[in-house]
Amino acid sequence: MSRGLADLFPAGVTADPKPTAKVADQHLAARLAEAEAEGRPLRVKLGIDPTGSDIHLGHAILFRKLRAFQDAGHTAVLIIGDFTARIGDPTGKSATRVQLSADQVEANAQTYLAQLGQGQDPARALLDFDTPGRLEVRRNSEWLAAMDLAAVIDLLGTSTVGQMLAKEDFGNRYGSGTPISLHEFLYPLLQGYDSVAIRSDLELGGTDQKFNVAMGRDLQRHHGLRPQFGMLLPILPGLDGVQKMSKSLGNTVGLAEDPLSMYSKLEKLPDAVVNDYLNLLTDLDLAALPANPRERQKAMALEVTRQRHGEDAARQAQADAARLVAGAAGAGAAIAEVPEASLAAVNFPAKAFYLLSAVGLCSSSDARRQIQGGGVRLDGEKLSDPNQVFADAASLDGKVLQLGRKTFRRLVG
RNA sequence: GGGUCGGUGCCCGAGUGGUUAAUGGGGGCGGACUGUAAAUCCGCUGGCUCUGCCUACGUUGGUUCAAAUCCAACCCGGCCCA
Repeated sequence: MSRGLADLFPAGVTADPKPTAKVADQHLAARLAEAEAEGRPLRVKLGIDPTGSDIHLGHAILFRKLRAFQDAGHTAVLIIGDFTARIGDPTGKSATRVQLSADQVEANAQTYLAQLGQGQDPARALLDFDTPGRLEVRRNSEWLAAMDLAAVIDLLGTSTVGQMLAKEDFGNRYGSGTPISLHEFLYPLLQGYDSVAIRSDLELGGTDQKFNVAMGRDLQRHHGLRPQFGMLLPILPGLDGVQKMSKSLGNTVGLAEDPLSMYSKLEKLPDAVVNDYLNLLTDLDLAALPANPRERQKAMALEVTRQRHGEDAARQAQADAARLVAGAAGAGAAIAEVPEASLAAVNFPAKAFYLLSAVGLCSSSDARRQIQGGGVRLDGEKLSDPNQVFADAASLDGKVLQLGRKTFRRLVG
């Protein structure tokens, strides 16, 4: 056992997006009151590793909470883990993380900021980028890159192997004989050191961040600082309804996705987790929603899409989604929002299976199989022969090519 | 450093010289059904404008008419010993 971790954290932490509402923990309440009395905002830390280029709804839970703190007058300290990204938060799944170049990391960071709403309509932005004093964006290479060996050794000296193995992931992997690299032990320490560097009062994270957040407390104490609070938020289940939403599992809805694909994905979310989405991602009153699961699902999909894209686009997406399904049944697909695919790169005459691959829907081999399996339609009509020949682009211009039930491309000549 | 076991397709895991693009399970995709879901049933699941060709069983080289399967070196990992 590490050090009574349970009591380090506010017991009453919930998914409630309003920080003042459910923060039952007296200590945190006290800290909030104290900050209020001193007229000093709390420094609320949230770290992200710029390893990919998409922020998804799973992250949105944390950002919504962070935004709530901003709106309450506190300072959000967003840490871009450009240095820690090179180690990778040990998850047991990813063996060795690819080393990212400085350029890649910076490009990813910029994409993240854009997806969080930097320079965009403040009404739809996830974070408040505009109000002075509400947001600090920091890169942890600022303090980690220059750390010398003596400092690293000091850092390592604050923990024991036993403490590290107390972390569930490390423990499991050690127990099952899965390799653990020594440098992986450094990750929690570095993340924790971020809290020292920015003097955070509070760190937000998913429940899977408990160990790392606790490490921040230990290190702050070690450096004579007042330890931060940890606010651990629930993990959003992915589109499969079982595993957590994660890019590597391919069960995500990205914040940058267009309204139609966002709505379509959400609309067919497994019933079992619809309420989780409503709770964690919206402010809707569950009791006021229709009991019918199908209706709740639609309401959820509409609301989440609305948050990102606005009322009109969300309604349009809902209508289009309905029409697309109808289209699949046979009526011609007459939807404007279908992504377009240029026929410019296609060499005619083109066989059907080649067309699918040339347009980027799937590999040519897969296309052949899909057609044989009855999964490909052109303007609602099922294609049956992979070798069917299309003479020229003009004969396809404007038609909608459909793979399965949810993938559409409007061909443009 | 020594000993030993092991590295197979998205994942797990069979296969120890020849109908092997490689059994099986998971996952994924497609079809039927349905609520656009779940459950169930069926099909598919390396690439290529494909009646054929190419690339695949840690890496490199070797033996052989023929290798994921044999040999060698190397790389990487587990366990035990130091």
